[in-house]
Amino acid sequence: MHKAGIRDVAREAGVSISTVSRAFTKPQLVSQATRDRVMAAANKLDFNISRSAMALKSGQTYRVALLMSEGITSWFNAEVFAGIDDVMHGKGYDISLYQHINDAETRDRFFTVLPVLRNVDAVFVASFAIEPAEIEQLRRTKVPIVGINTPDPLRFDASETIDDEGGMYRAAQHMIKLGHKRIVYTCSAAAETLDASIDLRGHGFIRACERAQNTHDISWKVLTVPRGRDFADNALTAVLSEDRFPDAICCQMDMMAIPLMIKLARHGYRAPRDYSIIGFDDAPYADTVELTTMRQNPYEMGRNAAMKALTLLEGRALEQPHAILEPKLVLRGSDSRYEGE
Amino acid sequence: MHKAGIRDVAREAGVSISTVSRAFTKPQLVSQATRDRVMAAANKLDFNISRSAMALKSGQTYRVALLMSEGITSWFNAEVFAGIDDVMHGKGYDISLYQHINDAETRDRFFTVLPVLRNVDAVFVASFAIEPAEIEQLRRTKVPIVGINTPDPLRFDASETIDDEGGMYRAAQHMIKLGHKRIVYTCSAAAETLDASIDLRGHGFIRACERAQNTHDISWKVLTVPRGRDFADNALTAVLSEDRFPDAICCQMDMMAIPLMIKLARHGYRAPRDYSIIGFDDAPYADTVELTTMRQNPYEMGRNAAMKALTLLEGRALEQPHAILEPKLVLRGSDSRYEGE
DNA sequence: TTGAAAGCGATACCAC
DNA sequence: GTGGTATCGCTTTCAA
Repeated sequence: MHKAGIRDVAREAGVSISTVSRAFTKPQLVSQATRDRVMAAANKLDFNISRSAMALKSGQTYRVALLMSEGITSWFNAEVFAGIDDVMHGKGYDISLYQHINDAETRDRFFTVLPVLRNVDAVFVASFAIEPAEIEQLRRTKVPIVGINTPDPLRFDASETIDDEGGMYRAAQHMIKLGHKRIVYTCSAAAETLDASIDLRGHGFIRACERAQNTHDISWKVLTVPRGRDFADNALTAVLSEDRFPDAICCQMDMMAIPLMIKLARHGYRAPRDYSIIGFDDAPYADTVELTTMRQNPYEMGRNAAMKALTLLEGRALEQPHAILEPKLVLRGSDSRYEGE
Repeated sequence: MHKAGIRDVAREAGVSISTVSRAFTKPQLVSQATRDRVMAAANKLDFNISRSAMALKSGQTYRVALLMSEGITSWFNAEVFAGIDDVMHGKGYDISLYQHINDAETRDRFFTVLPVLRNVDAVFVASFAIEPAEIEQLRRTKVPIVGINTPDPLRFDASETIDDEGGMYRAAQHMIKLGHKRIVYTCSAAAETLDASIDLRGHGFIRACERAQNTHDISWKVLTVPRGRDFADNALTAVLSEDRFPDAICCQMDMMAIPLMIKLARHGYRAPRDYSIIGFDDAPYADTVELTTMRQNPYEMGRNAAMKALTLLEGRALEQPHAILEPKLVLRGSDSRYEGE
C-alpha cells in the first residue's frame, strides 16, 4: 500500500493536482464544494502536503539552527529552546540543535561542518562566546543570525542580551547597602578558550566593590573555583577556608548559590542569620530555598529572539534589533534585611 | 548575489551536475582530480547540497516527531530530548517537538498535529498517556512509533519503559525493611483525562504496603494533592496535617521530595533524624540534599529509543523491541539506616 | 474557479 | 569515470 500522493488525491476527488494544492494552501481560491471533495479524498487517503516538496519549491528550509555552548539539559538552554520553539514551531519551523560547541575541538569541527548551516533559514547563537571571525563566517551564509547572551551582540542581525555586568553590580551594591563589610564573590573559572557571557558578572561585582571601597570600608574578594561538576563543593571549601567567614556572598549563579546555601547550613551557617547571600538567574529551587537573586528570563529571550528572526525572515526590518535586558532583583529570605515583597 | 546551486558549481568546475552530486554523496565514484575541482568550486561558491531536495528525492523527511505531555523544560523531557538528539542529529535528523499534549484540549490538539505527523520519518511518544485508539491513529501514518514511558508499550513498534510500579514497590519495601511503621505516599493528582505513567508508582506503593500490612504491623496512607505549581507546598501541608507525623515518606518524584525535605526542615523535621524519605528519579539536587531515591536515566532511554527508531528506519527488525528498565536504589542520607554505599 | 505545464535541486539509471 | 535525463511532490504563472 503506497503512501498517497497529491495525484492520488486529485484522481480520487476528480480534480487536478493544482486544485488539490490550492485546497490546502489557499483554500479561499477554491470553491466550497470542490474543497470539500478534495478534503474528503485527502482524509480518506491519509494524505498531507509534503513539507519537503514545499520547502524545495519555496526555497526555504523551514529549519533554524540553534547553537549552544553547553547541553540542552541546562536550565538556561532548555528555557531558551522552549521560547524559540514556542514561536517557531507554530510557523512550521523545526530547530536543528548544535550542542556543546564549547571546547576548541568541537568548535573546529563545528565550523568545518558549517556547511550544514547553509541549510537553515536562520541561526540562533545562545550563550555562546563566539569570535568575531566566526561570526563573519556565519554571516557568509546570508541567513539572519540572532544572538542570545553573546558578546559583541551588535555583530549579529539581532540580539537579546542580559546585562550581566550591571546585574551583578546591583547585586553587590545591594549587599553593600545592607551594611555588609566582608563580601566574597564565588564563581567558576571561565572556559579555556572562551570567555563566556557569564563572566561579565564578575566584572560587575568588582566594579561595585571598588566603587564602595573607600566610602563604605568594605573588604572583598573573588573566589574562583575550577569549572566542572564539583564547582559547588569547591566553592563551599573555598568559602570555609577564608580566615573569617564572610558576612555576604555574591554568587555567580543560582546553580552554585543553591547547593552552597544548603551545604553551608550543614556547617552551621544559615542565611540570613549568619550571612547574606544573593544569586543570579532565579533558577529552579531558588524560590524553595528562599534565595534572593537577580532574575532573568531566558524563555522570554528565546521568544523575542525568535520573533525577531521571523521578522527578518519575512524581509522586514527590525525597529529595535538589539535589546539589553536588566535582570530584576527578587527579594526572598537569604539577605539580612529582607522585609517582605 | 544569488545563492549558488548545483548547476553553478557544475559550470564553475566544468563538469555535469551528476558529477557534482556524486562528488558530495559518493566521493569514491569520482576521480580524485575531478573531485578536487568540484570541491574547490563548491567552496568558492559557498555551495552545499540542499537537504530539501535530498529529502524530496529520497522520500525521507529527515525529521522525527517527539510528543510529550509536559514541556521540554522539565528534567525528564529535557533528558529524553537530549538522548534522542544525540543519536539522531548526527544521522541528519531534526526533531520536531510537540509539547504540552496534556492540557484541556488534549484531544483536539492531538488530532490537529496528527496530519503533520505524516511528514516525519518516525515518532517518539514520551511520558504520554495515550489511548489505544490514538495509537492506532498514529500507526496509520505508517512510520515507526516508539514509546518512552508510555502505557501499553506493546502497541508501539518499540519502547523503553521504566518499571514505575516495581520501582516504587521496592522503595516502599525499603522503608518497611528499615522498620518504619507509619508510612505515607505523597503524590500529585493524575491529569484529568490522561492517566500518566507516573501514576503506576502509586500502585507499587500500595501493593508493597498491603503485602506488609499483616506481617509488619504498619499503617500507611496515600496523600494526593492537586497537580500544578504548588504541589510541593500542598504536599507539605498534607503531611503536616496528619494526626501523627509519619516516620517515613515515599515520594512520587524527587521534584516533590526535594522541596518537601527543605520545607519540613524549617518546621523542625529533619531527615533522617526525625523521619526517612525516599524519592524517585534522581533528579537535579537529589544528591545535594542527600535524598535517597530510585534512579532512572531518561537520557539513556532517549538514546535507546532513538537507536531503535534508526534500526527500524533502516528496514531492519529489532531483536528486542521492548525494554523494561528497573530503577536503581541510590542510598544517600535521607533514610534512617543509611550505612554508606 | 479550474487545469496544463514549467520548474525547485537533487538522485540514479542508462549510455558512452 | 562522466554526462544526459526522467523523476521526486509540490507551487505557481498563464490560459481557459
